Amino acid sequence: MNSKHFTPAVTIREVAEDAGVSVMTVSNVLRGRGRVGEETRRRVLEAVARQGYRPNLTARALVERKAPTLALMLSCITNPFYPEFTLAANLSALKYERHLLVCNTDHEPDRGTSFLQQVAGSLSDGVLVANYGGLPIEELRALQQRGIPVVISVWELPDEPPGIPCVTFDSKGAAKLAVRHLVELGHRRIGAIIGSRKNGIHSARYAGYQEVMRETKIRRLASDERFTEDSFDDGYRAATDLLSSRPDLTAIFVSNDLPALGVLNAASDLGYSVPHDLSVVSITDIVPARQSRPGLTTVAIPTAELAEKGIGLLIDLMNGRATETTVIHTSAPKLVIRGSTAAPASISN
Amino acid sequence: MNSKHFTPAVTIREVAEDAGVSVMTVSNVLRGRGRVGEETRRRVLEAVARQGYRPNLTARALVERKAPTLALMLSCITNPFYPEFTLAANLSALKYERHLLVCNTDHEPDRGTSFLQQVAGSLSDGVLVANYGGLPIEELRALQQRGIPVVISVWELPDEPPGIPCVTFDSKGAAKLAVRHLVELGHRRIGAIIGSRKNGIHSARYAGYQEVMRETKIRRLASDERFTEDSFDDGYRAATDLLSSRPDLTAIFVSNDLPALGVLNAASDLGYSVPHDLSVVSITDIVPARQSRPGLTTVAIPTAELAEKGIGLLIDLMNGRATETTVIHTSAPKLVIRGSTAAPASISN
DNA sequence: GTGAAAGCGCTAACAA
DNA sequence: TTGTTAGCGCTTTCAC
Repeated sequence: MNSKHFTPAVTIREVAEDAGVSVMTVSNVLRGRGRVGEETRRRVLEAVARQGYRPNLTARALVERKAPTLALMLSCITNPFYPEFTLAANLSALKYERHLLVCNTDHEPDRGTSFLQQVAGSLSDGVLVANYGGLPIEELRALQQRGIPVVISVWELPDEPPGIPCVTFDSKGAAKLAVRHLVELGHRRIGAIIGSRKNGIHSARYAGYQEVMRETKIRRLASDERFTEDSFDDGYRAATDLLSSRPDLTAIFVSNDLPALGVLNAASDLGYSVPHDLSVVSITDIVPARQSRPGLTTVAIPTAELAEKGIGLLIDLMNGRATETTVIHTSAPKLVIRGSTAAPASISN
Repeated sequence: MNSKHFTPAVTIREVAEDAGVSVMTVSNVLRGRGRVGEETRRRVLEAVARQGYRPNLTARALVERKAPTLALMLSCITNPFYPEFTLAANLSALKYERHLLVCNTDHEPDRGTSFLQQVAGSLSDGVLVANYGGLPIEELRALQQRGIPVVISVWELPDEPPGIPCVTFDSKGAAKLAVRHLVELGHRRIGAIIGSRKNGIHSARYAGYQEVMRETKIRRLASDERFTEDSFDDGYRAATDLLSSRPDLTAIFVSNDLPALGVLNAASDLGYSVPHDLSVVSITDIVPARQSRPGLTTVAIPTAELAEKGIGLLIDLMNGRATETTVIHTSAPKLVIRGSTAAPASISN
């Protein structure tokens, strides 16, 4: 049995005594502040090395009246969009010498609430929220009212900011790019699977789909549309249902890659050959989109940029260089053509 | 422009004044410690609500001489194994009322070093490390020497502990299960793609493969084996190379799901039909394994259990209920049969 | 049942 | 160039 349950950490005071200087001098040496003699500096550094001293970031944060971390709140890290987003946010925070506390609300609103109550303004100076359906916007606004910096990233509506600083992208434009691609290939029987309710988080993507259909005078039937959850399995189910009732569709626009990958599987299980019998296009360009066979044609959104600018905006907000109405735009979405789209069989044959 | 750049947070002192009691009484009410009169308690709670007071976790941690978080260190969250692991660790930490600081070393050893130096024993009471190739074991041991609780999870060698408390699983047994499955289906020309160097992190998985081949007296050729990185793309490349030089293989054992998914794509691109022309089996059972077409036959390891027990061990270590030599074992790996394996064509035809 | 004093480890402000 | 004082927001100890 290990006898030493508690090894007290070396403090700045012990280093100061060892080096024969005051604690302030040690602090100054370590932070490169103030003026310190060359000889003194050397002695301090030696003592630090000898004792293996590491500054206590908790104490430092307390006295500097700031929190030691930034917080990132998202729905669930197992959705493959978030690892990409989180990695970029993590590396970006590191550039500002910040560590990241991650909260998975994991479809439990209470977890998010409790996280925000405990962490925001206490363990974390600010909160970056990766937008998801069911975002507790009123809670975020209340936090902001209390003076805590809050940023929403992956905001879908560039023209309708949430009253909270946000980083946004042209989600409607992304959808239009996707649907236009289908139309240009010659598709006229185009279904849609939307990963939210009609007025939910993908409403602008849905609007983009509607707009292109209208512009190109393609008949749009309510029976060719499905609204469902934003998951692989729900995409699978929605496609199974849609294709059973509308087997003559030649293409499906899906509002997000994750359900689109489910759609690809459903099509395959129903005996469709993609893209010959059915084209599938969606939005995001997560990693699995290029690993599926066929590869998923999709409209890439600037995931890393959304994360990086989110962290940047949070920092700006903390320094008074941004306000509650700041809206940061990101690069335009880009169509990435892979194997899941082609001209409809009646044309290509 | 927003004028209030800095809204000082409500402190316990202000709540105390508002309620007309001492700060200690507020603290006691909030933490349910000590004895407090019913009437006083009510007044305190009212003041807390009125002021919107939230305890500062940084200050609390400082005075309690513990850090406010636990740390999780892993190679890269974009590897689909880690989101599953991280989510389980996160939820588990929450049960101990701890938040989680995540470090992506992202193939930069310096990032891990710097994280450990800054965070361990300061922002975080302890560090849970999700094992990966190139783990800085000496650094971890040095941390441990300084009295900082460190746990390695996903340890591959139950019989060779690392000198650091660990949570382990039967990786060799998992490999044997996988390869035996191929043998039982009738395969005799079995290749192997290992996601590490021969003596690297997957060495026990490789040993399991060797052992079954020896037991079943199947000829094992060095030219049927490839050692590569543990990634999708490297799996793809290794399989392309292997199948080009050994087109008569009927099955491939891959040491991990991520490269195995690459192998599936390579086989498809080379014109193999899986499982008719080629069977593929691997280890882990990450989510994408069941989403690929065909589904990947694999040996599931207890990912969530590895994470949960890792957090539990870290907590035990902090309370002196575990030691440097503690080894925690997890449930036995289980074969999950999906569409990527079948009897070889010469038999099934 | 309640409160006053002390101090966690550190840094800002100022003094020497 | 270096040291001293004060105190960040909280909890522990111990007196009342």
